[in-house]
Amino acid sequence: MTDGEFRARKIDTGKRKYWENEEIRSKKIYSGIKKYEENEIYRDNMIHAGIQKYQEDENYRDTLIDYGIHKYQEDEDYRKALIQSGIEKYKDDNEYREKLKQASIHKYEADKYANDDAHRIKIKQQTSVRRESLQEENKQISEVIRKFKDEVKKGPECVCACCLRLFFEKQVQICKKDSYDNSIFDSVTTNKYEHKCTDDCKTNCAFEGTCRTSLWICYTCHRKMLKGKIPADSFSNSLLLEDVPVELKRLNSIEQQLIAQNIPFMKIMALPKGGQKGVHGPVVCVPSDLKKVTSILPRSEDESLLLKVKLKRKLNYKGYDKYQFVRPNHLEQALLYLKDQNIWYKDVTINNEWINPIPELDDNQVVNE
DNA sequence: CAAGTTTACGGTGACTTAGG
DNA sequence: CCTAAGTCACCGTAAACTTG
Repeated sequence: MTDGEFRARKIDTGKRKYWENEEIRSKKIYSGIKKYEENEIYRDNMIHAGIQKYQEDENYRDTLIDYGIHKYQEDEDYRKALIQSGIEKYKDDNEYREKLKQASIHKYEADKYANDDAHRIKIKQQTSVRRESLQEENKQISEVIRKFKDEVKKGPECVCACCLRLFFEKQVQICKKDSYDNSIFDSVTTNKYEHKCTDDCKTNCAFEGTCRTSLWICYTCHRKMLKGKIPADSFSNSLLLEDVPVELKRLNSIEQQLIAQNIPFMKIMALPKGGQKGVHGPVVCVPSDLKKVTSILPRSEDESLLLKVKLKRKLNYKGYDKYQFVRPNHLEQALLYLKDQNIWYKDVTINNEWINPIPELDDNQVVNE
């Protein structure tokens, strides 16, 4: 038996004894109380550990608070003592007194709106005047344009923590976890797009002062979560775009075409304004015969083999559309990946017999030549 | 195509905060 | 204290979008 096991067993039997034997329990409690009273260091340690646990352990804190509330309601002596100590503290502790006073003023102000009719009407009046003047201001088209330009000055840079869409700052708000039901918040949001400075950041972090340092939430997701529902557009609804795996990412355009099952043809035009491009007319997908690539393409044991490939629009044309190097090794890796991950590729067979070994030359031969 | 659903957004009352 | 400005939740609605 190891020391650890022995210790664990000792603790276990000790615990069992404590709970099963009433006499031992009362003795233990009594000696604990006595030690607490007599031993100053022990007392300090206990108090310190208690405070720390209170601060760190949410459950412990909640149960203690619950216990306190319960005791306050049930135990008259405790209640009286607490009230008395409150009075004392108010007398002696300046800071506490000020804090209480402020809270009281605050409460008065808060209740005033509900209780004082005249005050309420006044506030409403003020609000409506304020909003009317704003409306008046917005009748000036130049003012509206100025405001609009101001709002879109920065461009859509804010990422919603839930649907991960890009928004203008006006369309989002700071995402506060406390506003929502805890049970869904963690699963439907991510702080992937919130930049937190680490040691890697230079003294002037590039993100400093930009919207990337905050976590945002768009109003649509915000409202859905307030109702305790999962926002439809949340990335967690299997809407997350995964990173393109390296096997596919490293393919150049001609390599991509060689292993594509369908090659789409479309007419892309520059739209009149804004520098965007648009698809004009229908998109035609032409099925491509993969067998030619998997069986005919020369392959070699040498992983760094490069092939020059010309892509023609038609075989008997002289000219070509694309002329690039193709890395058969990368093609094979990509096909193996797709065979494994993509159901449309599961029947693809790679011809392993078509291997062209490069004849090995020994050094003497090379020298002689 | 009509009916239903969702989204964006302005309007409103009820607070809260900043600053004198 | 007070005022002005800001914030928040909620509601209604036009427009966009989906469904049958």
